[in-house]
Amino acid sequence: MASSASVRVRFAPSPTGYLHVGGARTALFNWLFARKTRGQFILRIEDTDRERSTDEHTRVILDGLTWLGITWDEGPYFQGAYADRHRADAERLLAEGQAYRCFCTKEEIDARRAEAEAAGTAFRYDRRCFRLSAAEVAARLESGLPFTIRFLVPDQEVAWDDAVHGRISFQSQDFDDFVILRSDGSAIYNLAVVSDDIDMRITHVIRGDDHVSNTPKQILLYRALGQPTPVFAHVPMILGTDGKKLSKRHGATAVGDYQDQGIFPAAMRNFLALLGWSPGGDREILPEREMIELFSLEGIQSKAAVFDTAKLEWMNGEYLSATPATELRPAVERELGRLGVATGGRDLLPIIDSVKSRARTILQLAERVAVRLDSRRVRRDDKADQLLRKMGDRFDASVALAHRTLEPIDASRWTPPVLLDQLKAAAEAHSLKLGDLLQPVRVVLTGSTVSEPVNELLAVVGRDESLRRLSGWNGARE
RNA sequence: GGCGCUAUCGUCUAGGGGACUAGGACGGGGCCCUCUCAAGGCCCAAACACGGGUUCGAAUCCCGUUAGCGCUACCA
Repeated sequence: MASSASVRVRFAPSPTGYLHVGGARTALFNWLFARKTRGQFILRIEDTDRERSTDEHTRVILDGLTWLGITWDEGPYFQGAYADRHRADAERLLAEGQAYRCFCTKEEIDARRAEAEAAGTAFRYDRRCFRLSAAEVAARLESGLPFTIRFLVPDQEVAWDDAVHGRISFQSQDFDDFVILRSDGSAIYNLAVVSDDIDMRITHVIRGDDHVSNTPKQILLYRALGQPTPVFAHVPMILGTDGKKLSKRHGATAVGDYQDQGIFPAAMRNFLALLGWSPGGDREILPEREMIELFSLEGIQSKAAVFDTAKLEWMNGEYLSATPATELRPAVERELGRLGVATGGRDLLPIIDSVKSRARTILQLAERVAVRLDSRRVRRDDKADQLLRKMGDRFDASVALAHRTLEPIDASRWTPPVLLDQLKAAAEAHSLKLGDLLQPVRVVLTGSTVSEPVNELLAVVGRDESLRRLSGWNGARE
């Protein structure tokens, strides 16, 4: 690929909220495409909506991208810094007769729009200000009337070959002469975007499907400005489980929410990549390198995708299982600190290894480590309560028997094989099924009916603490 | 309302005229292992929206219908 054709893409969020998973995925596709083509990925913050934009939002978005491992080659640029260029472009269009001043006020337009709606017809600006004579315009300017600049939409077909949808075409008469410059001299989105994308020499515009209706307007602006159009790729929306656009009422929609839930950035990235994109085969778990290698705009799905949390969690579990305990330890330590659980100098590695395969998130993992370290974290769940009710006195008898059996085993022999042997012998001697002896031990030690094998669990919790928990069992049934 | 986009298991998807008895993954169900399963192994159910074309042949191409979604601002 010639260097003159070098790919330049951008992610251009407006800092009016947190980093939405849809935005994150758009950013990811841009980033993947840039890496794949050895192009540049540019970050541009579209902060022209002064009312809603905040520095805090900008920071959250940057942090979110960084967390996901999405790095940018240029920027962040702030759109607000280019207001002069935007205005100059609008004025140039005005000077060339490709745009005109409109003295209609917002209120007048709103009223006419409401009227049209009431009549059940489509509202389109009627160009009344375009028909103003030069003298009339001069007179209004003279009297200091505020005005917007409207783009004079030429009557023509506007079509492009979308990289994900194929050919999309519009008739320009279906939309009206849209405003490009507000009466306060600031640019409207469509102009600002085109002006910036031209200035930043963007070659591929990869963005959400909700922008396809903007695209013909922007193409017209490129043409009016005498510039070639970039390649457009419109990626499908992300929906909630009810098929509606994903929003807060669907639960977690911010990247930060998943970070807080203990989801791995790599898992999130993998999951997001596969939401609306497929490498073409049966691959599910894709390391970064392969993801980049396999990525293509053609592989992007043209239909909206439902965000399935269950699959995200499964995928996170896959990443968790594949991560060595040593790498998990810092995060677990951090979480234990947050829970106020002291490690007491214990080596966390064996504990982590022991609970790792059954956990799906770092939070779950840390919680289970905490239970094994600190008896205060033991909380009986519903299934444990059920078992308790079902077994009645036999439960207490088993706990007592387990304690009697284990108590004589000294610390040096407190190992999984020995523990299992002793417990088996005890169960046999009392004609108990092994499970009837072990399940109560599991419940007393963890509060749960699910854990690693009980002999391993005893080893992980340790001799003294295990015996303490067993002897401390008082048969409490709430 | 107008314009646009979209339509394969519940969900994410493979497929791009014959390789389709439509494949994989999540979730669901079952069996095995076993002291437990939210671990592991094996298995099962589950989809081409509908109607017309084109073609020897359509999940795949075309048209229409229906449905869903998006846009329709001096928001981005």
